Amino acid sequence: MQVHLKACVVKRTEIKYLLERTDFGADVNVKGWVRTKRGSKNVAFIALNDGSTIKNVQIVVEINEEAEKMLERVHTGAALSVDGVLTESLGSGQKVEVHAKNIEVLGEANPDEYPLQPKKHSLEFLREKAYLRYRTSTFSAIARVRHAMIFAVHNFFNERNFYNIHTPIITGSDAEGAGEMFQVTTLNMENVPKTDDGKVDYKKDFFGKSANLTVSGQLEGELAALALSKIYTFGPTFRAENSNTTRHLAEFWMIEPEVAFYDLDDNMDLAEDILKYVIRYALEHCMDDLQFLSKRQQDEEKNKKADERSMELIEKLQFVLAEDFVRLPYTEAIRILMNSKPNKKKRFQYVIEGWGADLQSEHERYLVEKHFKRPVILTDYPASIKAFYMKQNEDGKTVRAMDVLFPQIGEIIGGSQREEDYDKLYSRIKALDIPESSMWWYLETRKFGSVPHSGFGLGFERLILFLTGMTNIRDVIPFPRTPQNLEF
RNA sequence: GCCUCCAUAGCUCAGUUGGUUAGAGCAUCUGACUGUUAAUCAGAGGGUCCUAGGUUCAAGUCCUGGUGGAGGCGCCA
Repeated sequence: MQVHLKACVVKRTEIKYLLERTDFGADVNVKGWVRTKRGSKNVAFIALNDGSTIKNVQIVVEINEEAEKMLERVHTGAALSVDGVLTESLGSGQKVEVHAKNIEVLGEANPDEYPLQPKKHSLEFLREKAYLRYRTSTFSAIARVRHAMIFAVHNFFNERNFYNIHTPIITGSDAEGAGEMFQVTTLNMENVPKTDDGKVDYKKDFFGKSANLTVSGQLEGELAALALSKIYTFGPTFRAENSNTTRHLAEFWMIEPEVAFYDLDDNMDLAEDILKYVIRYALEHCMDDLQFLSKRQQDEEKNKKADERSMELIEKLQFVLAEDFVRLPYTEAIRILMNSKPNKKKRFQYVIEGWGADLQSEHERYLVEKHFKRPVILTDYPASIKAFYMKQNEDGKTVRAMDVLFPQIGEIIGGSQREEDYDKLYSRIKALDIPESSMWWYLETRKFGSVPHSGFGLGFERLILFLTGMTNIRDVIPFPRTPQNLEF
């Protein structure tokens, strides 16, 4: 029976496409979730959204006895299937609307229990309702931008003959050098097997040794790059740092290109290229969502003083596209900072005393937001404050590192040219007490056909922060994992 | 890990030097309205003032512990 009925039912049109149609008078079907309902004696209006676009479609319902009964079941959050006629709108807010002939309530939403209302909710409140926050304009817009950026990243690399490599998520290496790791085990934590000398007997664990979640795909990425020339990874990354900030997650996504025969200048070119490529992609494909997010940001900041407000979102993105990033050696940065007003007047919490100081985020922000007023790539840091695998400069003091610093976000990319010389790399590993047993395979690549190569890590959520104008990284990933927080 | 701040209706928030019956807007419900745009107008219901103690004649307000949340710093992407 159902089969017969379906044959004469009009196929669903997604709202994104329905709003572009001009064949007025056509029978259409739309399905979605109710954002608002408002009505008078003779006619009711339902704003329906199906996530295909930030925009809603207006459903017009002529009131009669049957419709009145049905409308009693329609509240914000309810799911509807609407059969009706595509009509040129009489109202001023939209070009097209659907005059309902039949509305099926697919799923009710009890207004006493449904927490979302057609009004502004705080981001903190929505974070506690993360399982429903896709239903809001802000979070659906972020989700669509996030998707577009995933797609753009793969596009960028594919167009340039990079190969995507799936580096392992579970790693046996416990010294990747990028942070605290989450341990992976199948051992019974209530009764952990011990060796004779009282230590945990990892021989009895799943892999026969201790295992962790990856903090970076870089080391494995390098192995691939030293055969395939140009590779990138784009995967989940796990850091067990007790970081409580608006820009750190315990589980986040990172893009890590690694390229043979690239020096640091090539590496910086690549970093600047990909950032500009994906920003351009967002402007070309996500304008509706960006405009909404721009308004949201301006609304959020309306109580701030004029000089504390952010640059308008779309203007900011276009500005970054138009400007070359500043490329500045660490030594120069120190000179600028030491001569800066806040340093001389001791306004910095950490006053720069001289060369060798680690730059605090207040210093990075000064360079990016006050001094240069555009993205800055800092290079050639002191070896002492950077990772073991970075290529040592001839001055014996600095390494070929680069950090790309963005306004508000801070470090969006961290990378370097890698040390390709076996002896220099080996002595760094020894000097830093990194166990050779976990690093021997990495060292092997420097024995056989070693070449200069470079790469970096781009924090995907930090990129989304920049693109959406959001200020808390917990709002640009669907289900954020942070210390003491593993809900949903 | 360190420092600072916050918790009042379903949501967002006000609540004076501690003082009588804790308020507003939105949401919900009822009614009005011939096309609204987070509709509007009139009315109604809705409170363990986070929690456990303490100070006081008297605590939403002051003090201490706990819980939950936010921001800054560090680590970094």
